[in-house]
Amino acid sequence: MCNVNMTLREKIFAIVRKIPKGDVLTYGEVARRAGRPKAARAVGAVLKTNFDPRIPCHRVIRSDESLGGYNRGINNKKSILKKEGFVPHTT
DNA sequence: CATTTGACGCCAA
DNA sequence: TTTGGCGCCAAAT
Repeated sequence: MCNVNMTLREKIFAIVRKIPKGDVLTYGEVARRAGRPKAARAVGAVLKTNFDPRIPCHRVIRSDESLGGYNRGINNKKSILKKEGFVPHTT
């Protein structure tokens, strides 16, 4: 695979872009798939700079099930996830 | 080029 | 269980 010359940022975009509808990943999970399990913060930093609607960055949440943040409006992220069918911790 | 900031995650108290 | 602090990484200043 050509991932060897891919920078973490591109890997993150590739991974987040593959997240199927209705499913969500945590920042730590994305970082882990990118090859940097401790780069959870970096994932947020990269997603924050991403303004491409082709990247469903709204499907990336915190490990605590918290939504985290969203460069298009946290409220919008919440609505989208709800629409996608994501359910935060079903007691 | 050096320092600070922040869409995080995990451990200790 | 909740709060505080440390470590890690990329982007912004």
